Amino acid sequence: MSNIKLSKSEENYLKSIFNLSEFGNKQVTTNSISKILNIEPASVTDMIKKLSKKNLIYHEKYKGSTISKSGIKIALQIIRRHRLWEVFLHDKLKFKWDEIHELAEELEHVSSEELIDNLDKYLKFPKIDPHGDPIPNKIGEIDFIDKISISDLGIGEKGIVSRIINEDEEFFNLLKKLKIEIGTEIMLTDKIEYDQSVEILVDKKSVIISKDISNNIKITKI
Amino acid sequence: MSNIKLSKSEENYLKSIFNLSEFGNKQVTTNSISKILNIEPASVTDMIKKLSKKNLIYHEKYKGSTISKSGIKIALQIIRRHRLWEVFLHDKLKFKWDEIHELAEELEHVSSEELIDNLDKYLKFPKIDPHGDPIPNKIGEIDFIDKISISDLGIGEKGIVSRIINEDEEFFNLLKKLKIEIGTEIMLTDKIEYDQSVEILVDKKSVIISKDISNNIKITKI
DNA sequence: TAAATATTTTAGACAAACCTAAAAACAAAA
DNA sequence: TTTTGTTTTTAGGTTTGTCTAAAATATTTA
Repeated sequence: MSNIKLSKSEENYLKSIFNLSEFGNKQVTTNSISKILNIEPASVTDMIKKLSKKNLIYHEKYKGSTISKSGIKIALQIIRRHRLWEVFLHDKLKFKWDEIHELAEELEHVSSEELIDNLDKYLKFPKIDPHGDPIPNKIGEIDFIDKISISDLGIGEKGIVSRIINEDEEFFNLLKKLKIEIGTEIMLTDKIEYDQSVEILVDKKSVIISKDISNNIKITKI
Repeated sequence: MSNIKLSKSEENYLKSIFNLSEFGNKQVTTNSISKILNIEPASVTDMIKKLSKKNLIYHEKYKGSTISKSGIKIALQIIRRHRLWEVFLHDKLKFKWDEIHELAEELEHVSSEELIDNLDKYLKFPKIDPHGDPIPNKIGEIDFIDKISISDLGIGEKGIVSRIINEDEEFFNLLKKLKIEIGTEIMLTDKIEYDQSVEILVDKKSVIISKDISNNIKITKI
């Protein structure tokens, strides 16, 4: 196995390229990487050359970049580390849902396979992180779960909240107020045609939420 | 309070200078820093200039460096992070005694006061790390405990093992065999004049250990 | 105390990861 | 299809933290 130790920067680029590529299926533009990482396009070009030389991505001048097999593999390991640290920060250190991302962003670069495996074991091999995102296992496999939006339910159908897309603090506070979190059971009771709001039953209470809110809450149908 | 964010390198230098200075009481030579960090003296001089400009150390050309009050404060925070991570790695992730140092060396640079305070709380505010070294509290205070060597005991006197100096694996294995670890009660039963070996009682068994071994095991008299 | 040796600093270079400004390639619109 | 605008790359520069070689200073020893 290629066990090249990457720098923190290289890891961040690779993770971003992977995230933008939709599991390696899409070409990624230099500009999009630049925007995500807040780094000038010229600098991104430099790094693209570097990652290309290491065969972690393929690059066609002026066209875009595609992440390679080995690139995906490494990206998944970085994501694994990130999400396991998030579980630790949330479940053990009692950090709030919206505070863990930034810290995990740092911790994910402490790369020791043994450290991550022991952490995984200690956390009892969690399958999802506190945001509901799946955690790749040691060999990079991910449990894909069919995730739909609340509004995809039919009237009378039920689901379990499995992922929150929007990570802003205000959205977090709204969910707190609504008593919605990962694992909460929800039933759709009505759809309002006018603006596509939906009426849902949570914690025995009925509330109407806007289309935008419901789109940011992913569920697993039950 | 001066809340300058230091780089990983700056932190490592500061920590080394503090460790060499015996709690700020000794001037530290450029060469000694160079040896500890495995960095050429010329590079050390560069960093010394940088840390001096930030008033974390005082430097007299060709003479040596002294760590400042604010330098000590920061160094103690770095040491605090290091030792808390060591407790976590040892107690929670079940890493062995001799594996934790290297990992903590990385983790200590993830600097978030809240992270460390929450970790501290989670670990129930430990006073010592797995090597028996005291952990500075939030404001940098250290519990100084009188530590003496086994051979400083009189015949018939008892002590609790509180620190292991030598961190080599062989030494670690020896201690395992002798059933000696942090917290073990020991009684000195005889002193052998010939080579200054000592006879001790551990775990109801009597053993004779060499002067060198006994010097590497610090205890608290009881 | 003068010569030899060791330590420390200066000078100049280099790699990594950024930057700005300008040139080149591509895409869109007139 | 030419012009205009956008994206990407190239060229050259900066900072951080390192290096080597040589000069300056301090220390040891004969």
